[in-house]
Amino acid sequence: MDRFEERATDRLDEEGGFELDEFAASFLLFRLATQYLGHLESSVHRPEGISTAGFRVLFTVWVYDELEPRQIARLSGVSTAAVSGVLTTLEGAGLIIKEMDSNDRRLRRVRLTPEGTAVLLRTYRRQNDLEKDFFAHLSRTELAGLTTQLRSLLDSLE
Amino acid sequence: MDRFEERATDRLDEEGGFELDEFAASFLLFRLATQYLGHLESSVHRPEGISTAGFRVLFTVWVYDELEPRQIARLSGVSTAAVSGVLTTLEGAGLIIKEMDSNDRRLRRVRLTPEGTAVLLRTYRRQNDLEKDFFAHLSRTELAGLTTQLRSLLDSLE
DNA sequence: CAATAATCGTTAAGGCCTTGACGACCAACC
DNA sequence: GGTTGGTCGTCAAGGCCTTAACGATTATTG
Repeated sequence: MDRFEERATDRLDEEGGFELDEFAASFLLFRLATQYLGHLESSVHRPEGISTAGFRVLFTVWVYDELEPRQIARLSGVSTAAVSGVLTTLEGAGLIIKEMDSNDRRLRRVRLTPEGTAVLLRTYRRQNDLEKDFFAHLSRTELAGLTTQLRSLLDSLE
Repeated sequence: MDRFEERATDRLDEEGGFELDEFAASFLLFRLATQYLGHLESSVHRPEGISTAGFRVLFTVWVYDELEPRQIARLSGVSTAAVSGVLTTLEGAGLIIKEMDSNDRRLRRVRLTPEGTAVLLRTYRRQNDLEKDFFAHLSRTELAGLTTQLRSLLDSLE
């Protein structure tokens, strides 16, 4: 526990009425997420010329070959308005294309260009290398346990 | 494992050369963080009239009573430029004050106003309630184990 | 001591996120 | 078959984040 966490715990304890164990877990999750995402963005995504948001969209579309903006939003957990903006950026960079649906003209179908696929694979190779380092000090068993717990927390949010 | 995760794993497996266990853990951490932070912002922070970034700054300053912007940035894991912007917003809302340091005129000292303190405590009460729900299905032992693992991952990032 | 170097906070530019409002479009009902 | 009500994607406003460049101020050093 570093000085900040320690001091925060003391302050909350003085104040009274707080659950300190839950504070610790939430605080650490919050902090780990911030640090991890920042690290990923500055050392993997930006060097490949895309943002973390752009990577998330590219990856999601790559997995399904073709998706509608609404589905990208649902799968990646952001609003459709956010996806709309990111798609504009990715389209400008030539990494994706948006096609019209001939049956329902409200719909768009998003797919990766060959360059988009290349960028995605190159970027995820790097990210996966970083992931290996990040979890390197955990045994296979510990890693599986962590995965199970994360999945369980995620389920309880829905 | 939901359909998206399953399909992503299959695609990566076809492609070859990826560590799938690390993918799963990273993918879930990424997703949990997005969902959890989004949930916190929309059901706790915004209803109290502040942003997640504002909450983070208020909390950090509250723990230390008084801090310089640079220290807030380091403790909360964002750039000093980001802190500068958030402080402007919080100051406009009357939740913090920035004082000059008389010895070194480059420095600012940030403190909470009485209203800032009230907002912070009210907001964290709500957040702590949500944290209790969020971790409710874990036993004390499991929660402690999770905390230990999060702390360990965080250490390996520094 | 003056000139140079380092440090602090802010601003600028480019992107992203949220909610709310909106046009375009489809479906369903009277 | 028109009107009425949903649905899809986009835009607008307000905030936040990053890096880079800047003024202001303090520290160092020849």
